[in-house]
Amino acid sequence: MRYSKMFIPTMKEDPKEAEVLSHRLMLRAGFTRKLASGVYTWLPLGLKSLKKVENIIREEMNRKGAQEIIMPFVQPKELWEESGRWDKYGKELLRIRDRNDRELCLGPTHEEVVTDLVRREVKSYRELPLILYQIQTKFRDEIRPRFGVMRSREFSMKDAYSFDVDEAGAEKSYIDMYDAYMKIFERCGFNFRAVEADTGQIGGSFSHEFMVLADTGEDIIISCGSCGYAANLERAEVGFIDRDVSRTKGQFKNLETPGQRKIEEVSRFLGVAPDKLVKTIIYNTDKGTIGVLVKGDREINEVKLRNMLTLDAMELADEETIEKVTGGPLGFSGPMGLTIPLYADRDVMFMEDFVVGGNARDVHTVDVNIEDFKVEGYYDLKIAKPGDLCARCGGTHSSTKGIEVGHIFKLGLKYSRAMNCAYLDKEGKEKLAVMGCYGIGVGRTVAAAIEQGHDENGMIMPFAIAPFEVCVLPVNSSHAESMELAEVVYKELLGKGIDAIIDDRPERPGVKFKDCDLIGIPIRVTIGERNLKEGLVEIKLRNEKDSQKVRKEEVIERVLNYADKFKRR
RNA sequence: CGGGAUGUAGCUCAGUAUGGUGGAGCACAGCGUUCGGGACGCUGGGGCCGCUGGUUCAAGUCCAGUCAUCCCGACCA
Repeated sequence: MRYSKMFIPTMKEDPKEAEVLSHRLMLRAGFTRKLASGVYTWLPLGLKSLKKVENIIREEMNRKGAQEIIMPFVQPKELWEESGRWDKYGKELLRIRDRNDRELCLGPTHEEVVTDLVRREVKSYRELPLILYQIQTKFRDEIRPRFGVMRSREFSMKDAYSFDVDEAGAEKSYIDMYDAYMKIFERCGFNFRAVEADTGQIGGSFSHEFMVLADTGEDIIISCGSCGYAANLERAEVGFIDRDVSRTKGQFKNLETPGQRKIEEVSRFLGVAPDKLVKTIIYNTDKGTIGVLVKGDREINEVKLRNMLTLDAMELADEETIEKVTGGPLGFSGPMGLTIPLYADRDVMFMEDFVVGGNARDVHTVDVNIEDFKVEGYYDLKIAKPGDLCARCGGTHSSTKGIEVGHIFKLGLKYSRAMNCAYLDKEGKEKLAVMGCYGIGVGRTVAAAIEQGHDENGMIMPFAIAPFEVCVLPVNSSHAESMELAEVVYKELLGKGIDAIIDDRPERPGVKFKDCDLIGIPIRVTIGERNLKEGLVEIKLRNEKDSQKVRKEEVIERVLNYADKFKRR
């Protein structure tokens, strides 16, 4: 490609709409432009990177026998009613009506459509396993789009769906996809981790997220340095050490705590550390009102709670419910004397002489022990923190931030049951297909690469997904000899299968250097009058500080060597 | 949805306290000089001051509303 002919609108200054680094750089380097909040155009340069990611994905998916299709972006309400998600999905699902007043939605994901396809077309165990995938636009009406294409409303996603005859087959498909994802993100040049995750909106039984490690990530990863356990915050299990605690029953007493509701207030008022308090949180759930106990300095992990009790819906109780259930106002709830089921975090089991709400206005109860009230049981219900014990090996948890670029799920029978996706087995018996689904945010992957690779001059793109692999840069376009050599080098590189661009613009050198750095092209070949007099040209790697001079006859060979090295990484 | 901020040239921003002929830098076009890290000079084009309404002789500036964008948060007793 010739720079002079390509549409690359770069910016010298930071656009004020962008706060996050990858977003700023993508705008400055002419990768994307915003049309509306969370809705972006991909310009030629950004699209080249996007396509490179897509192609890596395609190759690895195809290698595992997955087959590419494209499903509709607009989907009928009826399918979503069948799966039960028309009501459940919430406001992220953008619903529309056509001229006949038929209700439709813009696809945020495609379980319904693919399940419908397979149940119609696949009749026999002979046709399974089957993995179908697509790379296609999704729309999710995000509560708050942000960080450019990192969290946008309209975005490109690779979504794959596996159909197997049984659980064992589904397990194999899952492992295949796990392997494919590892390869994909390795090839993209990422520093990443596969972590255990909650299954969330999609539903299902088990899941991994693929996290690119970056400080700007929105997700928190809890990992154990000893055994390698890694999970996202929602999922992360916390271990404990069983020990005897000497406790006395019935020694508790009530104290006046006028107006002290919050943990910090009560803690300060009574002169007791927050970890000597127990919070009692009341929830309304689809299985009735419940109470949850957690140590004062910790937070409840609602995802764990929901999973443990297999709740469909839960929310914090309103003040009215709290008064009815506990007899006291908000801020003074405690476990004693309550008739609703109580579930406690394990920490509570090992506490002694602690403080709880008194279930009456301006009253807290001190010197309470677990013998003084009744709970359904003790479970792992709190949000993990660095320093917590690893549930697997007893090591210590630490935390890092990550960008979720991929997510894989075992769906089990969730959709095949709801939508009757069945096949006939060897005995001619009808059975439900066991499903899995596997997503990669393609645009987000490009953004993540930039978050992970950049400096004050711009992007440092990984070789595999940089918009160009090599930039041939004649310093002075009006110097005929430089231009001639540049053309020769450029064409030879193209002939060797290198994705090269020649900066043939009649711009001053500074402009060309700055643009080349901004865009993050991994290898730059600089051809200038001064070096040329001695038969030399310059090769500079974007991720290294210094450049080197090589004889002009050797340029191609040297560039190919570097390209090889990058590819093998 | 709650809180905060911002809307003035393609971009970054000044001008708004105290109403009175809309500015700068960059970008763009022409000419000239330059040519190894975002050059310089001269000339020029470019504006519904987000939008609607109000106050006023007069509004970018004051008032009300509205829209858009960005940031933070979304119930943790």
